[in-house]
Amino acid sequence: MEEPAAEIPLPFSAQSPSTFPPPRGTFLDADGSDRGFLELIGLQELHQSSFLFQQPAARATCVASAPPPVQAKSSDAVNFPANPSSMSCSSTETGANPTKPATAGEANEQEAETKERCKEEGGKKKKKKGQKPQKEPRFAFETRSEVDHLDDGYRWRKYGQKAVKNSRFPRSYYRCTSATCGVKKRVERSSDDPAVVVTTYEGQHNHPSPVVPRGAHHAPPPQPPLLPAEPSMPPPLGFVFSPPVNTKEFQLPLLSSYLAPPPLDFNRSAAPRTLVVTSDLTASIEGRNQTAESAIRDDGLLQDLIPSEIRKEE
DNA sequence: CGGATTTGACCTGCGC
DNA sequence: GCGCAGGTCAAATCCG
Repeated sequence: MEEPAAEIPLPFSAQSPSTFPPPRGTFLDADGSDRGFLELIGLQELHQSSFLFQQPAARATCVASAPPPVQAKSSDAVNFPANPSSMSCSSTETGANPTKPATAGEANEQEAETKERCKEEGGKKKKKKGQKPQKEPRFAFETRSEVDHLDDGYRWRKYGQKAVKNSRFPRSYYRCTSATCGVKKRVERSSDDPAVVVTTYEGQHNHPSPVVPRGAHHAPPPQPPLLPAEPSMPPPLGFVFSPPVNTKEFQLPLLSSYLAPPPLDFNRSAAPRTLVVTSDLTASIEGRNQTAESAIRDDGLLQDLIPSEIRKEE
């Protein structure tokens, strides 16, 4: 029932062209709403994390997909972890069809949601008896990287590895090391393009990134942080999507709420960078913005930002 | 020594 | 009902 994940270009480009290719696109979550890629993964913190943006030229695309964590493909720039060159993301959430955005109608969405839920709850194998069948938001990112496990600012513990049927590469299973955080992620290489690492996040972090202090600003990470050489490219702290042609398409539900850690002050305190996505889906970083974003930030996450903007439009 | 990773076994759901 | 595949567990091992 789920529709194929819609392919959407990622908006967050975060950088100057030199390092990051012109970003275009947005992240859609299952609802078909757009979200900042980072937000999706709760990377808001990542922005601050050093690993992010370490390497320039990254392409990322995000696609919201239905239950099957299908990675979206795209080509945009985003920096991710260690040596990501490109990435795309897809999200699977409780009801929302990427292909059927808000336009579909709430009724549809609700139905879809319900269906998906049923599917996920029922279809999803409950790990072991007694496990809560709750479905967790999932986001898949395609990242062009040499390393399988991209550092996203959180600490992960590998708990399994499995050979995948359609892939010559094994899939690795990671779990957030935080005792209270049940976020998991699967990492596998694309059989089509071995250079592409597909990372699927499941769940939302309920804690700040251990690796990078929210206030990364004052505490420089051990690793070479964001591209210093690229002054023009501001670390992706927050993205602001300017209302595109289709505001509906730009709806950003609370993706961040999924993975994004609880609203930490650091977010707000952190200098926000704005990523503006133009109607043509081109994203550009405006630099630290304090306007709407800040307002949004009050809410806690970028997601809020975007949505608000969009909402306005709507 | 503690934490992370590896790896085979086990469990569960789905499709046929 | 059976087999397959995905996902998880947990003991063994590795590494800092």
